[in-house]
Amino acid sequence: MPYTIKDLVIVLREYYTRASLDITDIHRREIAFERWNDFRGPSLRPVYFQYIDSLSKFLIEYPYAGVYASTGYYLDPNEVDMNKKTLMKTDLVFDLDMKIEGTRYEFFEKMCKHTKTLIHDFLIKDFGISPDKIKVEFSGNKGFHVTVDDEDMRNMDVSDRRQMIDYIMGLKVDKNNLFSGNKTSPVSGGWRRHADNLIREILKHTEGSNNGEMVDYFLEIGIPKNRVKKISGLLSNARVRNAMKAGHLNVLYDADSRLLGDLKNVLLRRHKSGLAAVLDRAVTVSTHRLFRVPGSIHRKSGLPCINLEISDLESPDFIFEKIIQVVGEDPIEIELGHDIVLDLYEKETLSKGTYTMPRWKAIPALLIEKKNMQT
DNA sequence: CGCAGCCCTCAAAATAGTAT
DNA sequence: ATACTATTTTGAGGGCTGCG
Repeated sequence: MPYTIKDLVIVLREYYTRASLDITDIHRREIAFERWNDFRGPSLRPVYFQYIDSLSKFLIEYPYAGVYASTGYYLDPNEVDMNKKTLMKTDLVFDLDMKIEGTRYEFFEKMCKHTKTLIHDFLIKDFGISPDKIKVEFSGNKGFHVTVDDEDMRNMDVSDRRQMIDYIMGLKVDKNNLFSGNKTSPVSGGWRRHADNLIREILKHTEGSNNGEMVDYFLEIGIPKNRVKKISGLLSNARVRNAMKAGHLNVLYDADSRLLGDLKNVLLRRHKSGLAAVLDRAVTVSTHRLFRVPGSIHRKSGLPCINLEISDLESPDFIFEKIIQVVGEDPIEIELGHDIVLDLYEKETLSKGTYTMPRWKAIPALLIEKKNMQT
């Protein structure tokens, strides 16, 4: 007998029987469940589990639509009254989210890029966080989560967290202090380093360009129209280029004091449509968020929320491998009552009918059919 | 030269949006 | 409803250019 959407409970029970859920210090966390008729987040909360095994058993018995754990640690995680609940500390977390356009594979490529930027360019280089303290998760659908596993960071207060995420998102960056060379400040870390990278990129990109090509290039990256001629002229001058290579930007500043401001805007505009566009600021700032539990299934995609290694971000293939490893590829038979589009490596239309497919595809297929029927 | 128009910047204020 | 943010609007101000 093939499984249909009516058998999802059975399929999920099978899944959770084998799954291993991952929550550190579960006895300090608030656990929350999303019911199948919930549409605005989990409604069954707060729930307390002393051990991860008790949560697994509970899920096998009641395979809810979603399972979440608080990023905060509480003295009494199951206390309803927030005053008595007593927040002890909160994981420092980052939530990257983005609408899926194109295939899931392409989505993974983009999100991997952004997550790597966050980890390598900001957490490691700017904040000196050790890579082995950085935990990465794929949330199961649109999001990637990054958690810093460091006790000092867990004790950061809300305003510390705000400062940190604002820094990463490039808010309130002071343009007068961004570029080295216009004053006496040496190149150092932080946004100066990001700014310096832009200078080097521009030099590389305009190497050997004629004036017309430079004008086009500077227009494209967003230098104001009435100054592209000026900066193109400057960059055509070998002496200027050499000075810039050596880190002396006075040559630009002296020619027009606004040029460095223009470059700052280029840098920040680009960042805002890149990493900053996918970072959810509020999640990092808040000390009481819920994160989907790694090992649990996301109801919308049918994919599991999974732990990743930083190196898994090098290719979507690694993420798919992990998904397959977690869910399993033993064949199961399903019967679809409606046509669906399965978007895994690529979009694939399945018309209604019976299929035998690996478990890691079968679960998404059933959940997508269920989702389609609800909308 | 003086003047108008254009393009841009900056900051303040108004408005819109979002999460408890 | 409230607190907090983000976005949009507005207006002052300054440099540049073209024109009479």
